[in-house]
Amino acid sequence: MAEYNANFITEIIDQDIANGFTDRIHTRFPPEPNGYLHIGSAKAIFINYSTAKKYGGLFNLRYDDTNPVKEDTEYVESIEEDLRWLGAIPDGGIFYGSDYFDQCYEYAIKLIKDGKAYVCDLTADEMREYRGTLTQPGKESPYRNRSIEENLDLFQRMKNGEFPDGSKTLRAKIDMASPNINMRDPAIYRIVRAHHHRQGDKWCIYPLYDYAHPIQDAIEGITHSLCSIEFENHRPLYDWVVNNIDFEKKPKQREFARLNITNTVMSKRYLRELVETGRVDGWDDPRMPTLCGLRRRGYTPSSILEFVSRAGVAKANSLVDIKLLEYCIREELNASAPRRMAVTEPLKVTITNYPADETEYFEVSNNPVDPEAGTRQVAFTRELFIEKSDFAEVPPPKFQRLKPGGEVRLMGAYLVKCEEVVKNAEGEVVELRCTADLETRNGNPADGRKVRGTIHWVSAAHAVDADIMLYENLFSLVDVNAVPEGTNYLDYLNPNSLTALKHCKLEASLADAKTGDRFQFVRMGYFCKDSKHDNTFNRVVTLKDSFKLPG
RNA sequence: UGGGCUAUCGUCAAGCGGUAAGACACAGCACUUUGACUGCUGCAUUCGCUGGUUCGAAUCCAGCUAGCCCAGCCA
Repeated sequence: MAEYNANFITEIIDQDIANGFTDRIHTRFPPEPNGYLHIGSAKAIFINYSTAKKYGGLFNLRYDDTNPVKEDTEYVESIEEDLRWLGAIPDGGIFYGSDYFDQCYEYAIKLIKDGKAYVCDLTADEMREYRGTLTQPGKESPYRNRSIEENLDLFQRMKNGEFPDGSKTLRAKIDMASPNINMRDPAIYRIVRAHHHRQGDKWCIYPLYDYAHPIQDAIEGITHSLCSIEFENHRPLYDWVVNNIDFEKKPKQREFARLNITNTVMSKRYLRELVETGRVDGWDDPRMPTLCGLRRRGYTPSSILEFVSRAGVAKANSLVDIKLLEYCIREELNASAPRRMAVTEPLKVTITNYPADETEYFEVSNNPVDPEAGTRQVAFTRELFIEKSDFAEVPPPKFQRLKPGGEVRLMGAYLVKCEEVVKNAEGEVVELRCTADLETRNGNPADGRKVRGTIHWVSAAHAVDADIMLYENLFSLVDVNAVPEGTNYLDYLNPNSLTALKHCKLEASLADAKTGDRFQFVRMGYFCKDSKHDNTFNRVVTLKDSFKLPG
């Protein structure tokens, strides 16, 4: 896993160890199973997992499944798969918040007996009124001072299903005048008759997050509960629960800023909407910022972790440039991805001085930056395809590739010179007739002349047909800031602009590519064999600047 | 306009009283059988603003300003 840099969290932990707060570190990643993990989740995973590892501690996966109406086993399964794919092994165990419902219930009874919780009959609307506003204190519920016996009785009857949904709540008795609204007697239990993906119909009362989470942490022996910054306002309540239930080992919540990436939709709500409205192919659509989407697209776990690590851990709002993510995957794939030749827009080239019935094989490096990658044999014949854009009848300034009368190197093979341009009735260039300098054979010309351009090519007779998916921008969504307030920015998304499918000609060796194999298609970018469509390669990322060259 | 948090290069981000790390991006040069990669160079006299303390302040103090979060029986 990517190197974990010191940050304000490690500073806190160092102090906690130094002053005896704890002598071990235990963290957790607590997703609600209501959607798929995305690259923002990867940040939370990275921080919790690598903090534990840095201190030789343990890391738990815990499904925070306290809201039955939103959660589903489909998500539970994908979460564990994606977590493991990232390489964050839950060596402390895999748990379910709902497995602690009995304990939550017992602790609630304890709070009632201590006079710290009460059953409230206020409706949701009334409760909102009583809560006050940001600037005005709330007022106490008329049910706030029920006797302990009455509360005990009522709470048990809530559990037994004697009251309709939403008719009562159990509330923590804290301070209706607190400037922190979360402390104004927050509800800690509600009545909901919903089928729970794991508990079935055992319960009709469910604990709320603010109450359940600290209990879950404490039971599991979590020392540091690292979460995103919107929970900072909840910390006093977290501590209230921990202190009033009086756990021996008190977990500590600390917060970090969420990950935002330019031009990338990160909210689960919108991602779900993209899936449910069919605007994308599913949670694993290669345009999605989900881990499974990134995986299918061709991103590696290490590149994602590297990105998250480089983006840093702090508390300030931030918007990380997606170019950093692209850099991370390029950096890795440049070193590891075998090079192959592929032509997306074929232009026929005939080598007029090459026999029609001959085939020769050139030994071509699999990866010039990694000699260990070895070589492969690439077939060469009289009829070839080159990239349409590698020829210019009227070359722009500094154009180094093929032009009428010009000479260029076919990568790994001969130098060829364009002798004749063949056009169809519409005036389009349909074929180039070239001569090869047969002496050059994968080497430099004997006369020492310099040929600047090197282009990729495939033998027409040997080429394999395939589709490649080009994603115009990573995730290709809209600039969130450009969308007027109050409108759904998904409406601004033009599906047709998101991808381009190209039918292309690949060198023969690519016929054996397996799902998930990654290659650099020379001069075009990095591609990954798709997991759902056998004959398709997804473009992971372009080569730097390779699509904005002069010409 | 209650409370909490935040503010250092285009973007992230170090910095913790001794005179602004690094990365990405961008620009230029060199190299190159990928215009890739690689290498080199450039890129904050200044740290949201204004005062103050100090020999010395991004770092301490005071007062402002701006942004984010909180009024779910969601997490």
